[in-house]
Amino acid sequence: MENVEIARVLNEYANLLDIQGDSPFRVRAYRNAAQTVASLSQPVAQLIEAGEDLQQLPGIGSSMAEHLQEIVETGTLSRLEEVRRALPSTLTELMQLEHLGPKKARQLHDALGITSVSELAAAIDAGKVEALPGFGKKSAANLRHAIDAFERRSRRFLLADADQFVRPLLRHLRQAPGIVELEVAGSYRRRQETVGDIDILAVCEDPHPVMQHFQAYREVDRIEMAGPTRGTVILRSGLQVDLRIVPRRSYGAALHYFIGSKAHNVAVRQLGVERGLRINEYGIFRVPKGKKADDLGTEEGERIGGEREEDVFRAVGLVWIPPELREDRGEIQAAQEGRLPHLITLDDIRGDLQMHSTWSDGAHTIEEMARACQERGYEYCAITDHSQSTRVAGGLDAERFRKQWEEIEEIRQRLDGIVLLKGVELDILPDGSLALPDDMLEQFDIVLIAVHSQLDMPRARMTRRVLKALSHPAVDILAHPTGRQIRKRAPVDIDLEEVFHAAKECDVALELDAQPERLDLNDVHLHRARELGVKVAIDSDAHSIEHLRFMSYGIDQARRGWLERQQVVNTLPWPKFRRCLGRRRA
DNA sequence: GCCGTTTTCGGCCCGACTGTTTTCAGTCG
Ligand SMILES: Nc1nc2c(ncn2[C@H]2C[C@H](O)[C@@H](COP(=O)(O)OP(=O)(O)OP(=O)(O)O)O2)c(=O)[nH]1
Ligand SMILES: [Mg+2]
Ligand SMILES: [Mg+2]
Ligand SMILES: [Zn+2]
Repeated sequence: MENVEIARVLNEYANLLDIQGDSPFRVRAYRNAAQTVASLSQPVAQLIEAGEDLQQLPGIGSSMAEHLQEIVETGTLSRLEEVRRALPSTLTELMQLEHLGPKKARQLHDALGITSVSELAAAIDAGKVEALPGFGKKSAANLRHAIDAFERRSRRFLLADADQFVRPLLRHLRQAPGIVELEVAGSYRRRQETVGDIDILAVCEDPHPVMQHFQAYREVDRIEMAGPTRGTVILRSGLQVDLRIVPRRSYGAALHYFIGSKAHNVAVRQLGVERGLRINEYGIFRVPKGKKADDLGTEEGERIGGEREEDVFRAVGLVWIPPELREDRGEIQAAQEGRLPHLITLDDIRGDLQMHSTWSDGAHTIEEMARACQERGYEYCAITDHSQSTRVAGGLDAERFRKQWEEIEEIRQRLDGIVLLKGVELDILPDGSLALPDDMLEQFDIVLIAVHSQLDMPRARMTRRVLKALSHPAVDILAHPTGRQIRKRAPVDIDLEEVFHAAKECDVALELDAQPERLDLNDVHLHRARELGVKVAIDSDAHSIEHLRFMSYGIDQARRGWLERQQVVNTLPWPKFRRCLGRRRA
């Protein structure tokens, strides 16, 4: 039972409770638990087996710990099965529609017997929905549109894909009359690997013309919502954009609000409540004595701050927290205790250790790659074309690698100021041996290994396979350790906890492959690697000089994984990195 | 259902927009 599946059970139960009209706090408890499970670096099953106390996890109490145990043992939750007898699980499908939440789902079920999206579509077309109390012609039409949108399935965007649309959008918005500040917020600003929409904050005195200008953007396909301070549009690309407009005095509070995450906001605002403060997107306010927070205006009470983001943190006894950490995964406690990490930056990177050339499936020559790396300010780079048994086109055999070394040595004569390393991305064969003989491996400057075949191997065998490969003394880096490709290929089934320990033992670095659809290891894994003291290499895995910039997407995830410069081997200046490469063969 | 150097009971973040309402519920951020 994978953690994502456990989280799915908990979320489904939360949704059904919600539809039943159960306590919203109980519903939230199940959603929080699902969130916690989903962002664990180890399988819950493994934690239980190891006798770990699940109640130490945030949002997991005694009941939830029992539920987790039950889900792991039986694959489901008896109380979920019970609720399912009254409410079909397909009802939760309805809640995926825009503008349709638990209350309306319940009403549609009770009044019309609707249990699925297709039944809802039929009921709308038959005019039954608009006749229901609380519904009308407009809401029925909106639902009809939501169904179309649902079926067209505009999923989440890769961060790098979203970037393509954000840049021209920002260029347009900066032209808006009276704009003082413009910031991208939300998951994009927190650099999540995928984003559900683009959230943008604007500061100006007169919001009206800015909102108009926003909606007049030539890429806008549809205006979803348009109020005085917030608007939502859908672009032709299918990307949703939310714009929020506030006055200058609220800039910091609004930025904090809009960057999120939701869980982080809730936790920070809760700290405010404990101090008699109300934190919203307009500022931080002292709640007047004898007044209920409910019946206050949005800016009522003594203003403590709000113009700068630091105001929010300072008001609740925290130092400023970098957006990439704002997931309520321990950053608030760390900020309280003054032990936030000093996060790695792109400037810390001194070299790139995985890239491909025209010798295998790359688009540029070795020399072009090396010079492009030099232009990026690197001190070293490694050409790591594929070994032959790789299913990737054009893998090299021993003979070709020897030829390639000759060329590299020749190019070295012409290069000045960058060290060009002879590398390889070497297959880990199904039995855990490596695809080139030892006498050959010794002659590379750097050896990356990776699984490229038999990806569906069962967990125990895959783990043994990789562990055996890690123990080979020529190996420097385990490349893209899980093999996942976002929305394309699931990660291999492997016990990463064992891999981490072995990597540490063997002094092998684990890769963060920075290709936008790989980002492998991911942020959660990187955080665990940091905890265990495992070294990381952040590599672009570039197949052309343009791809060298993928490094920044790797840095994003490294930051989300709390990594500091010291954990990342390719932040070392060349003399130190050279010693590090020599360490195991010496 | 979770949680606690203010609490083991009684809190649980806070606000914008829409559609339908005759004063606000529902949904979403
Ligand atoms: N205080 C508070 N803030 C919220 C809530 N929901 C959303 N926000 C804030 C934090 C979010 O990061 C921000 C943008 O909302 P989104 O729904 O776009 O979420 P986000 O961008 O984090 O993720 P996404 O990739 O869009 O799904 O608004 C909430 O319930 N309470
Ligand atoms: Mg968003
Ligand atoms: Mg949004
Ligand atoms: Zn590979």
